[in-house]
Amino acid sequence: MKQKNGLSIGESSKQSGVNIETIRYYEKIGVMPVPERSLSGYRLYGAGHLKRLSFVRRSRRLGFSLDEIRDLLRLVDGDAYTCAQVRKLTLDHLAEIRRKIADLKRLERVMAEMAAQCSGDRVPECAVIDALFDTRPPAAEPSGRQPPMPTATSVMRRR
Amino acid sequence: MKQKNGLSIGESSKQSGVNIETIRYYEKIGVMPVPERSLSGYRLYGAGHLKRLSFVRRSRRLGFSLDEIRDLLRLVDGDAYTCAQVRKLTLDHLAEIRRKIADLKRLERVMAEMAAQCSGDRVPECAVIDALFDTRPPAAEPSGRQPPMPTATSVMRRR
DNA sequence: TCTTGACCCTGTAGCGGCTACAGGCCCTAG
DNA sequence: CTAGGGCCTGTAGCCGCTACAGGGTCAAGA
Repeated sequence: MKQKNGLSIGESSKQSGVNIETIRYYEKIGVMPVPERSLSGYRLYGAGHLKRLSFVRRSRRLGFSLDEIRDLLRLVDGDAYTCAQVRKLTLDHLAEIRRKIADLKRLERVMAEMAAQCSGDRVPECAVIDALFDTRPPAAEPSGRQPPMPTATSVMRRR
Repeated sequence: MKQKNGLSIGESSKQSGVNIETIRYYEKIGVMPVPERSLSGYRLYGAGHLKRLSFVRRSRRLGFSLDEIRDLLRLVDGDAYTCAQVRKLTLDHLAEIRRKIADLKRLERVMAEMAAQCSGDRVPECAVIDALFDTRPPAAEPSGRQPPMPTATSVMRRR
């Protein structure tokens, strides 16, 4: 191969830092455009693809969802985006990050309090277990008003 | 029905705050024990089940994964747990929460900086887009040393 | 007695954002 | 001419649920 025009998917993966399978996945879900193919059916990428891959990767690392990235790309692709539009998406995302930080800080406080109650003894009596097993509604939920307290799941995978 | 012994799954759901389908799911994955059944095949729950459901729910809300909860329950079920063991699991979890907070704060800073660069003008030139499209490696990645920078995905679902 | 309608059952598919195969084709170096 | 790497497609798995579809069961009212 090595036709005049185009990097292989492996090469693009190395240069962009996006996993090969992920690149194909992005193509499947329409985040990346369908690329040209070599005679033997290999995908061929150009400079534009590489930039776009980096864009997606960088945005992902900043916590944008693929849906949000699609929004950004739609603006860019329409070549009619304004800075104000982009700014709005960015600020929305920033607000969400801040909410998550606040949520996690509440969790941190609760966990730290529980751990502090814990004697660390060898006895089978434990403030943490007691707190978790307590059947009364938790003190921090007076009457179901405030935000529904996130289910605090998989907060950011690592690796 | 309403046999002498046992609440229906719906009643247990209401009292514990755990969704019906989720209760069945917990049973399937072994977090909840297989309950008795009425003559017609309905699940019947007792006080022990309710406590356990609350335990799981509360732990989930504190961000424990089902795997971690299984660990906690194993300790409790073995009725040989020590406070020290529970404390360790709790502190591990706390450390993870703190890591996530730190990660999110870094993201917050980057996002805020980007947004601040943004003129908010109507022109199709935008510092955010420029930053994201920049093909050079990001400044904050000198040589691939520090922790692999989380892919910052779905940080805590909200409803 | 019959009919609603609320509840319960099982089993399967879907969400996001990938990752990891299996089973095959292609291409180059030795 | 063969060995190995790379590439291809397609499918299944991860987590922690949620939402069906297609049935059975039960209690209250007409």
